Amino acid sequence: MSGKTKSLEAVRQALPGLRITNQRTLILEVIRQGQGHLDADEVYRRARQKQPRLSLSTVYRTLQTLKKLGLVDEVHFDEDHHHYEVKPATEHHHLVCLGCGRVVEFQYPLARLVKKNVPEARDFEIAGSEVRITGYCPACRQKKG
Amino acid sequence: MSGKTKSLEAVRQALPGLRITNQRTLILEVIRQGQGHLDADEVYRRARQKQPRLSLSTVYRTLQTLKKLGLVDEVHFDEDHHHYEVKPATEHHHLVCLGCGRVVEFQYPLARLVKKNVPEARDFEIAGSEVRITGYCPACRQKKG
DNA sequence: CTCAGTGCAAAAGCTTTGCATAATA
DNA sequence: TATTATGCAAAGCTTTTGCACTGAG
Repeated sequence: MSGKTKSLEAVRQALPGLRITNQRTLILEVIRQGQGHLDADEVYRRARQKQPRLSLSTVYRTLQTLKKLGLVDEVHFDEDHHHYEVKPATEHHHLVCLGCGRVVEFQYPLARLVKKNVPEARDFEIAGSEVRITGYCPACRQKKG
Repeated sequence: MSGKTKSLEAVRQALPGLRITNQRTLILEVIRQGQGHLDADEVYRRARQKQPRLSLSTVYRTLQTLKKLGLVDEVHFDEDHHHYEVKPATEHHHLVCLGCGRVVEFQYPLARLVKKNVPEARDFEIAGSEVRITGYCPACRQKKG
């Protein structure tokens, strides 16, 4: 076995009624390979190379399903698009340059810190976290003068 | 003078060419009163009560302008809508419950910490930051069992 | 007087939905 | 076989754009 459907199978055991289809398996696979920087349309395009009859609606519906299941995270790099990534084991966040749009990833154990230092979060069961810091990268700072 | 256009005026001094119009003043005012939880359409509806001829395009264009100027922040509570708030003096972030949707604000000096501890961010000029932590609040943890 | 900003209407995304068909369990 | 999931096409939103007009500087 390939292991690529492992997560889906695990989920199916917990949620009877959910079916493992070729489309779902493929979409999850594509997102995984996409390293977390694909939007819905990009997922669609890549997946269609393997399953030309796949429809965009299925991509959207699957994305919602996977989100609800907690298998996939939705991240916001820019203001207008959603991007998807398989839920990563280590927290990683994003630094977005307002000048050139470049996105730099960085790691930071935010959840732990917040849990420890923020009273409001103490009794929360943290499932995921996303940090988006905007600003100007060194190159764009120069251009701005 | 009312002070409500103070920020815009300050900006105009720095950026010749930018004009202070009634629409911009009003929109900024509405966002300020909205406490940071208004989406574009809501801004439009409220602003129109004072300026019925205001158009939605102007709201969108102004939102973009204000964002670029750094006067307004865009936040993402849920997956599908943008919300706007006047850039707060103190950083505040959001804890979102996946069970009931409740949003709790909390403060945390993230920018400073990241700047200090994350190499990738050292040479970035940080303009804004947003943290969205998802999980389950105490009440919903119980329901989940 | 000039040029940035506006309103209107139309276009362009992106995402969701209804319904008949196909496929999983 | 009983549902769940899919494909297709159409509808629904949100956001952007072109153009002639208005208004701030």
